[in-house]
Amino acid sequence: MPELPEVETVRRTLKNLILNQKIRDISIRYDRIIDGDPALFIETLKGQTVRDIGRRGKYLIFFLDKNAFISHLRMEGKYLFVTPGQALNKHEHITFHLSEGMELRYHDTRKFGRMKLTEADACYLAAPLCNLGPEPWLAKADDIYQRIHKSSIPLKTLLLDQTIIAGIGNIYANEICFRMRINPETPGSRISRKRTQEMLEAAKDILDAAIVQGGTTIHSFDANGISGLFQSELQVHMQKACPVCGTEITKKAVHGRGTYFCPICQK
DNA sequence: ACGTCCTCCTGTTCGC
DNA sequence: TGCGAACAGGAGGACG
Repeated sequence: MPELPEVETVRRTLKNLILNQKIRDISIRYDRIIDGDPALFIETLKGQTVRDIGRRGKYLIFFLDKNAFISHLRMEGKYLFVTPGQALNKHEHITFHLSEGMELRYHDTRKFGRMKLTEADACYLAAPLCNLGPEPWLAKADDIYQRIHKSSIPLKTLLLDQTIIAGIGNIYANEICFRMRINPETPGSRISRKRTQEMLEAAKDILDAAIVQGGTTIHSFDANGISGLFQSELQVHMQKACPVCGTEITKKAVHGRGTYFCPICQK
């Protein structure tokens, strides 16, 4: 499930592959991926050239001449860069036919991903991007503290709230809580200003390290899509034993999300 | 305005 | 063994 580091890795890889290529045409085989009118999506983007690829939180932003489209991979979305001869997989819902003969295909097993057309120069002003909190590296501890210190919601759930900080998903929320040695169910109201600062530092550290891992392992796009090495760095998420004290990791649902923590180290 | 619950999907895992 | 049910999960919408 792509979170900020995976999306950043996809952004960098895709930029190397399709920058300055023109979209000759688009084929859409599953309409619901498109937020809005699929025919308008095709008509508007056809003939425009990819000028940049950006990222905001977990969203990719494809900047074209006049328009942009915002892409969220949700759980399983992947972009594949393939030759037209490559047999079409049943999960490849959208094909961008590019000027240099290659195809960019959007693959999404669960069909949860979404793409939305916008104006290039106003893409940040409308939903969904306008609702996002700051990137972790730009977040100010005081602002975050103001958002969480009166809340009864568990810290781990607050970390998943994209309007507070953008880009953190379930895996990294678990890892951040472990780094802080804090119980993920601790309500926001019990987080001090100092702890908020520590939380931000932990988030930036962990995300930075994950981006480095993703970047070193991605050499190409293939049927397996993007996968990084960050799995080997995980301390609690999907782990059996605590790497610090060896205690069995507790797994339980917090606000409906799979949550992993060490019952001894995380108080 | 805020918190909570439901929905969207399909591959995988689990239980009978 | 086989098959159906439960489960996973990010974001947005409905609802109270």
